[in-house]
Amino acid sequence: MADRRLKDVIFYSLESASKAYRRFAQARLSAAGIDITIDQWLVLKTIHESADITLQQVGAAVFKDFASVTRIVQLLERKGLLCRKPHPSDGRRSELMLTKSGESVVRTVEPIAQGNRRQALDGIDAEEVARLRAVLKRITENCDAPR
Amino acid sequence: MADRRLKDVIFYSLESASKAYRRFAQARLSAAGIDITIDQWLVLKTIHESADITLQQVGAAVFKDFASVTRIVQLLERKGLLCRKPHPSDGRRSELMLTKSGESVVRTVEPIAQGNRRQALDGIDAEEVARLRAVLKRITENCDAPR
DNA sequence: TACGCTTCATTGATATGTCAACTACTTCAA
DNA sequence: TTGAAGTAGTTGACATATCAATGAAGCGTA
Repeated sequence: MADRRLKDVIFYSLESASKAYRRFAQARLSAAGIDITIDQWLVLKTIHESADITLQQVGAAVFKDFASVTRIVQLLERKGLLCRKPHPSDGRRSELMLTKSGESVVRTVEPIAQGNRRQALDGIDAEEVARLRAVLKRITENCDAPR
Repeated sequence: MADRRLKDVIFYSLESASKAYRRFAQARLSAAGIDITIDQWLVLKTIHESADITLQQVGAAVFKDFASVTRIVQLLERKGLLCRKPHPSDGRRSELMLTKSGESVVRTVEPIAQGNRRQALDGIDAEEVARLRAVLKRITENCDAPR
């Protein structure tokens, strides 16, 4: 069998690509003078996209544990990009909304993120990306399947 | 453009699959009563594979920061799976080697790891895996390219 | 041989991942 | 209407990721 050694294991390539993209994107953000992490960006963007979302839903959307989301939201609040108000109809939740400054970060980062993706996918055509997406979906499902 | 929303971004699928597999594999290890983390396993296996390796090389092999490797090695030492001796010819390094108990963990985990991979790749044929590997490699290179 | 430069490794600070315990609020049914 | 079960969120403990600073050992060259 060919995958005796770690470097031949496909999940190695997966980690490798995932981490490489993460570092790359983070470097670009920092270079643009934007003081947030990739994960903070993902959370910010998710909240921006969906009105009246719960932290749990944010977590599900970004594949993060709820505990992590709680902390990231606290950081975003501290940085003045996000604010929370008590939710009008459910006392357990809070209403999440971007501040002016949060909105402005989203507008700044969006084109950077697009450029990052374009560069990371250089030389890979749309069909290949679609195939990649399908395989990754299958892997995710295989792993998440209850047993 | 279709990837306005986060969930349409391919790197999302990448994170998703990577995290799903990680959680899946970790659960299998724990279920087998093996008290190490996935990352500790990767480091242990790497050292097992390569005689006389430096921590830097270990880090490169598992896509980890050297600082992380240092800490993981400390944990593996504390668990009695790994031991370090002063390196005979280079005073900066130490010689890394598995203990009896470390060897035994490797023998126990190896078949589990193979089973995990088999299950995670269920329904994905070898050709597709090869294609996946190639695309991931390209992405990694695109991101690591100096600029 | 002494100096600077590089390499290997460690440590500190902060952010995140994961699991588990816990609080507070809601809902629903008896 | 009250008590049990469920839901949203927080926090603690530990492991890892990343960056920066540091220490310690080797190496090259004047």
